[in-house]
Amino acid sequence: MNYNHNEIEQKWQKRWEDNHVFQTDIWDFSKPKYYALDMFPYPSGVALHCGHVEGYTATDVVARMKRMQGYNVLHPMGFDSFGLPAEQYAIKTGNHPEGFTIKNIETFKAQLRLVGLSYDWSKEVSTCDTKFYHWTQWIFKNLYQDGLATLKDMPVNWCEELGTVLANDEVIDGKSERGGFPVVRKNMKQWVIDMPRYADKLLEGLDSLDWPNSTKEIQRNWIGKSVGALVHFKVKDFSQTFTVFTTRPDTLFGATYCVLAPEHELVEQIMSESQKQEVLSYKKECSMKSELERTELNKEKTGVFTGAYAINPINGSEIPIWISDYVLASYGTGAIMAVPAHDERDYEFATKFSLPIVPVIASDNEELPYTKDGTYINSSFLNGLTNKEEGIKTMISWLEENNLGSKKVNYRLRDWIFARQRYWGEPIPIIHYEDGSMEALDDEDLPLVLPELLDYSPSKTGLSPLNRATDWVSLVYHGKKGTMETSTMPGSAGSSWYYLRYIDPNNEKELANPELLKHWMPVDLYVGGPEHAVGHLLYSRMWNRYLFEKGIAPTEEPFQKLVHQGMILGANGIKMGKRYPEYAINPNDIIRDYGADTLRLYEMFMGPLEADKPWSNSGVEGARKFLERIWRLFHSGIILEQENKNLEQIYHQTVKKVTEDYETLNFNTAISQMMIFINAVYKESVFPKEYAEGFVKLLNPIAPFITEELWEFLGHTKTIAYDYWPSFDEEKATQKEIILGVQVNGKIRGEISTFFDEEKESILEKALKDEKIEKYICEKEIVKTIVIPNKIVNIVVK
RNA sequence: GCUUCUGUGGCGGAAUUGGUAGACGCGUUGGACUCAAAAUCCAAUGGUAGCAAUAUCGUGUCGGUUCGAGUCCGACCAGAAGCACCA
Repeated sequence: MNYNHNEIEQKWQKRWEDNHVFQTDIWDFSKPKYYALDMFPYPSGVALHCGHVEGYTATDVVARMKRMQGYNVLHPMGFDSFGLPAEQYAIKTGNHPEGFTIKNIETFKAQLRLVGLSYDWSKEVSTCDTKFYHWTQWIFKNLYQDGLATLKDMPVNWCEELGTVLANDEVIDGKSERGGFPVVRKNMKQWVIDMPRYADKLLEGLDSLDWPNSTKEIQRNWIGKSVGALVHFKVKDFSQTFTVFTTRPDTLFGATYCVLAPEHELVEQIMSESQKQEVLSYKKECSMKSELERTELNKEKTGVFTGAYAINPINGSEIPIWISDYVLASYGTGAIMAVPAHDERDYEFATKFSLPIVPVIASDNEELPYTKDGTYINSSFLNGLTNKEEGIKTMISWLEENNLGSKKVNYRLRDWIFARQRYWGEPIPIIHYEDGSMEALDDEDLPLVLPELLDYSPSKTGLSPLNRATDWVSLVYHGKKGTMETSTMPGSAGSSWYYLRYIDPNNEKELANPELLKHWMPVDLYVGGPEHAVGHLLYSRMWNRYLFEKGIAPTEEPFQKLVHQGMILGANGIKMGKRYPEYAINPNDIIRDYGADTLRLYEMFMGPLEADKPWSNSGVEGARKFLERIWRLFHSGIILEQENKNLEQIYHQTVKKVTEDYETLNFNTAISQMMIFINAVYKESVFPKEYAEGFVKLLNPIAPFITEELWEFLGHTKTIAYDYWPSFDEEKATQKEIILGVQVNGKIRGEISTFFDEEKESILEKALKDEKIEKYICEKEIVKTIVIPNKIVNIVVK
């Protein structure tokens, strides 16, 4: 009887579906819960790739094991279905984006089914579904009413080709993430969400999470907390003052000039008549530069003198005010005090324009600029101090006493621009009245359904296509005439809270039942690509934190444990994709030719989940061979209701190792242990049925189809999916005889046989008696002996 | 430039967290089976020297700590990712 993967896999797909095997009773609180979640895909026109399969299989393995361990497992899947590609496709073909999206979702679901993922499809969500975006709009409405979503006139990333603004993380090197079209800075009125208000909480929350270190670090950098001070400067001969932000207020005695961002409002008020021409032309020059040019690498600093002077508040000295584009209008106050002796950028600028440099920290013969700790000099009441923290503290209290400044914490985290001038997204449920006021729709008027349109194309002027739905836009609400907001929400709106909706996807009265949320949150395991390290993962943390404060989300953080699957590269070690289509692997082909079990097994065996790994066709063959080896073994007639002591230890070791490795997501070593076990069974003539059954269960999470078939072959009529997980006996799993390496002066010179936990004296005796060892130690003095039972013996001789 | 991660045979990768480096798989070689091939099963497989026992070198480089370092510390080199004039 041959292993026919197609037949077996189709048979079990159908059985699982017909019997609703993986449907979770969400109200069953009698068992402990486990929430295993994948980052849901965008249903694009191209199919799932190998990377999807890898991440999804990983969570599936854990979900399947947890079910067998007696957990009530929630393992849902859905679709992040609003967004640009569907809309681009609709424009190109004249179809409605919804039809395209629905078709793609069907393709994706068919594929996910082929892979054998144990999703509960009764919990499916789709962000473009009115039943779902009803609550996306409801959350937005609350954010608006709580003052967290506001309309702001601000510089945005405008992409003319896409006809929309983009968030910072959607812009890469001055080009749009999708399509690679040029992006320019432009002032526009935009809906924004106040992320900075949550900066500190988002930063602190990271500490409690079981997330990859690198991802936490990326979020910390993105939030960019810096502690410093505001310092107020008077402008000589003017009534105006300006404020700078600095992290080094302790160097105020060394501030020899100030720099304003070219866009700073004070510039045109204080520039002198003689410098006017120069200042204005510099400003113009800057405004024409794109963001990319302004931040170009290693660019030489430019700037011009305004003709005005500021008064250094600490010593009354008059210092020149310059403007330069190395000072950003969007960070801090858009103005800095320059301390060229102790700041690299200021030093470079001062050197170029021959501005005075006054050291205020002794630098022990080191070159300027000196940015480390040292003894303060030329600094009046700071002189003699040696500690930076102390200097900063002292200076801040002096500033505060004299009303010249104050302590200040600044964040790099910006507002989240929450509007797109596009069609295929959630409408923003806000009405603009004729009198200039705004109001959110009442709860009972949600969802605000996206109107049908004939023409979805974006306009180059920044007006949303929704403006073409004139009947939808103009309305009378609460007796007042007004117009509907026509921007739509960005792609990350729905994905910022979808994990809550899986728990109660059909609730029409509320976002989700509070009792259910309390039981099921947080997500116990979340797997997805590292490209979401800031965007999605930061936005959803913020929404969750907000909903937590409103008493809706039950936990401060949504995702307790996060893992990123690595990228699966082409066989040449290069990224699969457009550039080398000949190296791209379509999982469907592998499933057709080798089976989903082989694909899953191979991808889990390739290497650590988080690592990037090159594809190997012979590796796939190897995985297939292992399954065939198992298949032959089970059909060879050696499975008997008998004992076989030769297999006892290795069986218990295998159960232990596989269980632990699944728990920690080390699938490659779990599989390797199962191979070792099968190799051992091949040397035997009796394979006890108890062990055969245990082994099938261990393999089931990785290769669910073939193991269901073998389970049935062993005489079972019910699915293996909920059968109890095999247990192991620690005593039986321990190695009785341990071959110990014996070192002489740290070099392995022989080995001896010992018992587990044997006495040190007895081990040493064996080691000293060993022929090989004797050779090395005879005629020499034994200086020291190290004996660690079960690990090593080391004899030090002279 | 800053932050984080990675560096182990011909290849993918193991190594109980400081204790016999190279598990397991791929590949290669040899053997069994076969008229033959494939498949399968068995065995060998880090480099160098040697018929062999064995010796010696060996985890990016150089140093350090230690009885003992792939693992810890310092400096450097290479690659990847993220941030990028953030005051």
